[in-house]
Amino acid sequence: MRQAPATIRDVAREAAVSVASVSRAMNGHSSVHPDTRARVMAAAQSLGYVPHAGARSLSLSRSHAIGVVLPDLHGEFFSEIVRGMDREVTARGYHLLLSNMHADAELAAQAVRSMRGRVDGLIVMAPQLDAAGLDDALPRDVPAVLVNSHHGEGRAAFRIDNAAGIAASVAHLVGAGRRRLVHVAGPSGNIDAEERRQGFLSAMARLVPDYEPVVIEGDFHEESGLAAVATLEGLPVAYDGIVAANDMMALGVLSALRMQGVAVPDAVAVTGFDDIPLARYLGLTTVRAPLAEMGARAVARLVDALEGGALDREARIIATELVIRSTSPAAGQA
Amino acid sequence: MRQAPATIRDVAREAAVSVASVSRAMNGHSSVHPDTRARVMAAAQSLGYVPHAGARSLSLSRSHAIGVVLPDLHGEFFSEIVRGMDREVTARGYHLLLSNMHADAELAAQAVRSMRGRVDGLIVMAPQLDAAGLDDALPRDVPAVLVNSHHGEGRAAFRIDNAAGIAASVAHLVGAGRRRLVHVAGPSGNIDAEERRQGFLSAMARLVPDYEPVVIEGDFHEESGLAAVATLEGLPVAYDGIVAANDMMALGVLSALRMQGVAVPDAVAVTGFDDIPLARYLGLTTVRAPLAEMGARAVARLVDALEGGALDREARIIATELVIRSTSPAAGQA
DNA sequence: CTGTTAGCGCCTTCAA
DNA sequence: TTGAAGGCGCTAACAG
Repeated sequence: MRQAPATIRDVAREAAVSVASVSRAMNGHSSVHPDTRARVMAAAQSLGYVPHAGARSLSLSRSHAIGVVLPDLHGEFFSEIVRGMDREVTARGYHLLLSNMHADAELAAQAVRSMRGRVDGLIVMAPQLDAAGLDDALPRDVPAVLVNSHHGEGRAAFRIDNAAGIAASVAHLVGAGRRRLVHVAGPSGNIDAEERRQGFLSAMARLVPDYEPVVIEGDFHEESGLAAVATLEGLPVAYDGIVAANDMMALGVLSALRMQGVAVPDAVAVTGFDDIPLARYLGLTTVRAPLAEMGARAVARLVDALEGGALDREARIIATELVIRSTSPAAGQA
Repeated sequence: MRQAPATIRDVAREAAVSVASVSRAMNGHSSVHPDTRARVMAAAQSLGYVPHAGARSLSLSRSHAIGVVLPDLHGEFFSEIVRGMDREVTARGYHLLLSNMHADAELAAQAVRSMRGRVDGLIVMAPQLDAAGLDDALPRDVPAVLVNSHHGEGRAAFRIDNAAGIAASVAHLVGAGRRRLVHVAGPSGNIDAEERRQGFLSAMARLVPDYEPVVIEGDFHEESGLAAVATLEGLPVAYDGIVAANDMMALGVLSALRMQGVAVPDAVAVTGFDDIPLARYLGLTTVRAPLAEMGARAVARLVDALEGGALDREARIIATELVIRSTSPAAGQA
């Protein structure tokens, strides 16, 4: 049988003082007589007293926890962001409360609601929810920062500069003489996928205006990279470069190309996005985003707002970096 | 200015009933008149009322949250386990509260304490803490299940069958005619590392009794795999197989071997442990453990105990699977 | 079926 | 400096 944990009252009795004094002593208030404090600490020690965080939050209206809503921990992408958040949150003395949220807007809203009264603030990653759905899923009374999500105006947010990242890839390939580029896109509805697609299209329009670029649909998974190459086979298009919307699909593309005996990068260059660990190993040219840092910054901004004052409602753009490796020509890079 | 969220009292007033009725209605108790329930629901709806989970837990002495204490989200290993936990916890209607814990025993205890009153149970992953330190870091009044940790008797636990996994690797290599095997070990103090080291030693003692196997110290990171090969160069030992304590080090070993022009697996076979995504891509022979499943099972066991009754205090062993790929001879496998 | 009343464990005025 | 008392928001007896 587990014995009931000591409460502040037990400590008060043991130290022969009031609960108020125990509270003050435990929380390091100044107006406590040294002797009293000592007695309290001794009593707490001997009883193995640990303050009840739940009761404390209720009383203070502060939980020192921040909720994280995300689609799925699968893959490097989100776990890397969460890692950064975790680091920062630990440094700040807060906790992270995780909550999965599937694509459905109603389920998302429910996930958010289930956190009311548990957290002081929210970090939401909902790449597949539209701005409207997001907006009425978010509670009005809890500060929230959006990460990699569709967001209307007036919301604190962080986002990767997808367009610039893809544009850098395109510029790199075009600079190396490639012009007939095709894009393997991510799932429609996903904000990153859409920005990357748009980024590709406008970069092409700018850099290779006389060419009509091809876009093949994918879903961010490796198989769709393989499938994309198969699809291309059936099309009457020649191409000398493939810009995939993420690394996993780029890997699929590479496998397919290798199986067909296509030389990379001589015949066809390939680029990805994310710079997952595999990319480095396989020498994939890709776009890197400082994911962990973005997570840390999101937490920092939220906690600052929680402790300081207001949360400025604006979107912060996270710059990316083109990492040129062996799946693209080592030409005179930008 | 954010307006204060509605409380149960606001709903009661709006619906012209008592708070008790609101509580009963919201929680689906049977003894509530349909009309009353309808009025309550309508009022809650119009006020946008969402129950305050914190207050609820205090009153029920149940938070429906489980705390997860782990070293670091870095790498596939833990994030994969957490992914499994997250899946299960969502299905069960619980939440996951994350907490980092560094190697230091005192900090670990502190991390655990900070969760008191926030969670109903604990899942602790502390591969680098010894049984004693672990034992007095864990609170007496909260059920806990240990995952991949040193554990004394009488503790609910899950652990990967490290010894059997390594033994399978050794048997595989020996079966292919390799006898002069060296082990690149993980950091001492780490439970997985130690079990793998011991597993290697005893498998060798059993299968190649007339040979004195070499063990090189490593730290689970890739660089130490590279360093291990360098160390071997300086030693007067011939070897035809390297059994690394994890995949990252095995990758380091592979790089070093490649740089030296050593043929793999013809001259030297290499095996790892964990089966991270990279392993598949690089064709590394390795030992796979169902990490996500282990995480899910840990949650399931804990929640069952929380809802049902007692937590049986015993260690569950998770079986591993040898995955033979191209860094080891495709001999007549076991 | 419904309202009243105590808490859950802690913090914080308000007096002394 | 200290103690008494009220309240954070909700649930669970206990009466009606």
